[in-house]
Amino acid sequence: MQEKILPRKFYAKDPAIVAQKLLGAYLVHKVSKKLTLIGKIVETEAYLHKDDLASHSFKGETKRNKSMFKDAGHAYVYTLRQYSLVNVVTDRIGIAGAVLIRAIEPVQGIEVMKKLRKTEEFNIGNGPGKLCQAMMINMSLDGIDITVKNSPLYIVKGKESVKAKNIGISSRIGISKSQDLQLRFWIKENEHVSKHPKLTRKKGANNI
DNA sequence: CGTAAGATTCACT
DNA sequence: GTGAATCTTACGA
Repeated sequence: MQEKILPRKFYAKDPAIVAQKLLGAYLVHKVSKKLTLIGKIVETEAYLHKDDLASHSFKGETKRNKSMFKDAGHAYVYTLRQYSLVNVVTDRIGIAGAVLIRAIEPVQGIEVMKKLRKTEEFNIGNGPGKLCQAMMINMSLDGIDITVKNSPLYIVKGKESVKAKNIGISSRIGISKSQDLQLRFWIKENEHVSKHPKLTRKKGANNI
């Protein structure tokens, strides 16, 4: 595994761009000296700064979403009910865009992940709350810089870039607002995506 | 202070 | 497909 940590400039772009470029990259969590968990990112969603009612940043900075307003290349972890969800902050300071990591394919530490999830491999990382459980991601990682060398959490580039024709695009999942925005991206024909794309699409949506 | 809603998951019908 | 679990944050009174 190459250890080329993605630099801040990689994240300093539009969330929708970063979301697609993150597909196929590896999410690495150094839990301890002995344990490193790695998952390949197979599904993401972009959340914009403005004009996106579903984004936490829409109503401005709050205690919960303050990490979104940091510079690109930071982690934004928050709790939803009893689960944690992990994002990477994009764009520049003051532009609170982020990319939610929705699904991973287990790469390293699979046995540990199985125990954490109490399930088999196919059910480890196919959901934003699930992958956080599997990779031991929690609120202690909120707001950390994931581009520095000693960061416990970071992302490295994938072995092969995912071609555009192999990227699926759809509405985002689990939100009640701004459902018309096509900001969910996933690697086609990957078994670890969270769920089937929504069937309720607006007429004329030329995706999927 | 009370209440409602939520970027989810799981069990059940 | 539907609904409950479960809990923190946000917001209005």
